[in-house]
Amino acid sequence: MLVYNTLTNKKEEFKPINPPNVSMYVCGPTIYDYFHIGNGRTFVMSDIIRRYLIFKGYNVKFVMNLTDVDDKIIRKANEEGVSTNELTSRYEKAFMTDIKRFKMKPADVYPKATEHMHEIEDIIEKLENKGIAYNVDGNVFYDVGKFNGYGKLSGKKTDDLELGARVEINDEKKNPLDFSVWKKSKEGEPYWESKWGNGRPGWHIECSAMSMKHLGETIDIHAGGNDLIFPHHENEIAQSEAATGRQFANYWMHFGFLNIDKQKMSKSLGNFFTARDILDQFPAEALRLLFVQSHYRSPLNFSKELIESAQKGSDKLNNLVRLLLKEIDKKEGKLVNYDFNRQYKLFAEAMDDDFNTSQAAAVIFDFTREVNKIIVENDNINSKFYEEAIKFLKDTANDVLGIIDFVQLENEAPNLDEGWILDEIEARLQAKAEKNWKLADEIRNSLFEKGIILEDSKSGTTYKKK
RNA sequence: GGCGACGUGGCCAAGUGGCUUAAGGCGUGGGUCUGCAAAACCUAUAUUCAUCGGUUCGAAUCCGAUCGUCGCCUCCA
Repeated sequence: MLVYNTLTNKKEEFKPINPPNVSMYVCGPTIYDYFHIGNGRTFVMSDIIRRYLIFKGYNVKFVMNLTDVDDKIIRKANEEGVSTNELTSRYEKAFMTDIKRFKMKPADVYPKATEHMHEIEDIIEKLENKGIAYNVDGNVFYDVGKFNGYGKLSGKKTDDLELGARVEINDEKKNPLDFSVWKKSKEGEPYWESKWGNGRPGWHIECSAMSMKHLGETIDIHAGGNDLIFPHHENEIAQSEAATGRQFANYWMHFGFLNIDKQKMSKSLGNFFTARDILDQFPAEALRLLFVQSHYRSPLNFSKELIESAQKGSDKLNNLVRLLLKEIDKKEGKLVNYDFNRQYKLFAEAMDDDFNTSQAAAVIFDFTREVNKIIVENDNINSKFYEEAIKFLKDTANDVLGIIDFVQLENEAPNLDEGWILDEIEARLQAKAEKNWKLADEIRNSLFEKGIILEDSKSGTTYKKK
């Protein structure tokens, strides 16, 4: 299996430290607002990577942190006149709700910065003892000049960075590139007591601390959005590796942005849709298919039209599953020759190549066409075929990609009295037998208005929810 | 100013030296089935991969130039 590693800018053979275990850390949200659909893409794609590793037989420990101390949180809490705790617990709940709606598998741990103050202090102390961090009147900074590998992830040279006009001016820093690991608290800000005085951790240090605490000093995969490469992940590496003397993460994976009109979707630009807003309008499977159909590292231009087109694709998949579930009870029938193993192989080949989900989706769609064709062309098929087809779709499209939800399809039933619908269908069949097309169409239309779609087929009339 | 990514059909998008004179999804035209529809299937939709040069027996795929788009260098998934 090949994985693209930002550290080397190459696809590399994936070799976990301690197989079959895999440790994976994904930078999660700052819980001060609803997350937007661009964040959603990162979360969903990291979910798919995790699920594929599980599919491959790995035992994955998946950690996603929640940042619950930071300037934005403090600012927003002040604006609303609530405590930071109140604010973060509100958006933590919202986050949990939204990722569940996105059909994400829950992480093994959702660590929070505020719950890891001791671990954070320990790292800062180590850095200070090694002379890499320095304390200026209660503000502790990381001395970038003391770490040789600085810039190895982002490919930036410290000299070039200094030339850039955009580094923060701060007289307390020895070097403008130095960053805070501990911030002294100002009046009215939440604080934690420490040997440097009352303050709070810098942003980057929390991820170092939580990754090490829950997964170890060196982990297999560390992932996040493209914009975290610099400075966030660069700084995490600097802190962690300076503190432990060991490699922090073996594989760094970064997700491409979701764009709006070719521009990065971001809170600061204001060109975003919240995930929950989009999830109110479209099923999670359609959104996941949209993400799956492009590569995780490429930018993806987002528009309603694109989700609608993904939803059509998703409908096609769902139609096949409904058909399979309906037919599966027909035990007798002829055996059909179909090479399911080949499909698994094609699927795995695609995913093994740096999670080529677009190719994997193509495998699923090819499969869908072939199975539909077999069902159309053969009258009486042994249920073994249906079972295997269902198993394949469950293993791949449902369990790995999450673009089909079998549980939902198995349990779906119109929220109406089923017997009544069957009576209507019977009445329509009667009308059809009498060639009373007007009545037959009226019945179909009236059911349609109630959200029931009728479909005639060789084996009779079936219905589904709109 | 420094660094990096990208430009493939009407739209989205995979492919990154010969298997591919380019997957898959959506759309569109034609057809099968049907009373009609829906669903499904069949079929047609790029001699061409931003442009121009070069390397090679062979390039969408490698190299160079040009044009264009975007990102990072500040909080950001």
